[in-house]
Amino acid sequence: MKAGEKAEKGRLTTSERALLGLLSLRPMSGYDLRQLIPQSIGHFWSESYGQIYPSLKRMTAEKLLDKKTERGKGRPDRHVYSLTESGREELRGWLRAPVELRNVARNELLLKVFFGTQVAPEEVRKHVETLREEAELERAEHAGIVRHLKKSSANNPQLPYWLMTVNMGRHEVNAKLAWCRETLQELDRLEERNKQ
Amino acid sequence: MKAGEKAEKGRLTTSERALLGLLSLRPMSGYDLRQLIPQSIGHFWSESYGQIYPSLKRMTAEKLLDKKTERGKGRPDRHVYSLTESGREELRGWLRAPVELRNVARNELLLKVFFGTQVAPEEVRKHVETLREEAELERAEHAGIVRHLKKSSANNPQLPYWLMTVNMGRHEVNAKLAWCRETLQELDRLEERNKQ
DNA sequence: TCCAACATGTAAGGAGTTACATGATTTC
DNA sequence: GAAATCATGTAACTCCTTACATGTTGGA
Repeated sequence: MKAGEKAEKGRLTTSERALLGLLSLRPMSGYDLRQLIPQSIGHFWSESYGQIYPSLKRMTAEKLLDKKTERGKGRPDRHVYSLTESGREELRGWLRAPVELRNVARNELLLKVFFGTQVAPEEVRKHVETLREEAELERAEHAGIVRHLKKSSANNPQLPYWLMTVNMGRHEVNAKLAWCRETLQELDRLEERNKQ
Repeated sequence: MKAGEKAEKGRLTTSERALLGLLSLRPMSGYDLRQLIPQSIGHFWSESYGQIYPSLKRMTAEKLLDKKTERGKGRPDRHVYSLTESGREELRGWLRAPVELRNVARNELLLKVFFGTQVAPEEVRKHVETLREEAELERAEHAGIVRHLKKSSANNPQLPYWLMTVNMGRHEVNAKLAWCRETLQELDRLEERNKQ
């Protein structure tokens, strides 16, 4: 590899690109970003302050962001960041590039199911039932999110894309619920067989 | 918190517990574990050598594992680890405890969809089509895994649990495919609207 | 003759979370 | 009077992956 190539390639982490994306919605402070995440990309992405503040600093140094300071009375100053032209290009370039993060999703529940014979079927059942309850709550949440989005962003051109991400959540939750149903039935059979 | 409590609480990482689980199948070396993972828990869990070897060392020091050395001719010695009684108890305790790892699964594709208005719908379509192709390959894989498991482990009491984990994979893949279909249709509409 | 497989291990680095530090204002 | 909110930032730590280091045997 030639000199400089490596520095160019992964100049930003995916966390930083996610922040670029959020700042394309409107200029925001680190605090704003943190608050916004649960209401926007929170179902498939998370960021902590320990990640956000250093990222904003780095991207400002790289001229991807502009920083403006708003004086706060009593409160600390607000540092409001907005995309520069170069930041917007960086964002578009990433959006066009193939999806890269293909690391295996670690699923502790499936791990416990896989080693299920080490404990009684009833113990595995508990985990599956917990998942079912959580999935049912999530399903109810989705309905609320869709209703809220359709009202609050009726004329927003971003609405169709936002609904697509919620829709993935819906399909995933339905898949989980279907799996729970089947798995609980299979556990019934295993428990029956154990008694005899 | 009193002295010692912290040390007790999280004595093992989930990675280490996963290795305990695999060693409950049969005694193995670090190399064996690494080879086995893609054929067993690979669809929902991954481990690298850099994680495996230090983990085996730590758990041996904590008397959860026994280590036996097999002399290799030419090759390095094989260090074969097996569960101690205390290791098996540790494993069972973890299997009975509630599932803990509930960190948000980070999904770069959904991030790109969420910020979709920043690029042309055609750019988003590319990502969705890639996902569809990958999901279709995965679906074909599942059929093969089920056939193989049912043959090779016909009388293995662990078979039902192993099939449950594959089944989750099937449901998830079907959810992805359904989402891709719907999303591609919606993108059709957005592209049409753009042309007019 | 070269490459893959066998086999163990360490070091460095990336990515991210949690806890800490600070302090005024508003709300119950 | 306590707690939550606003607001920024750093340090320490965890967890994990990749690259490096080493060396033999067997097959194409």
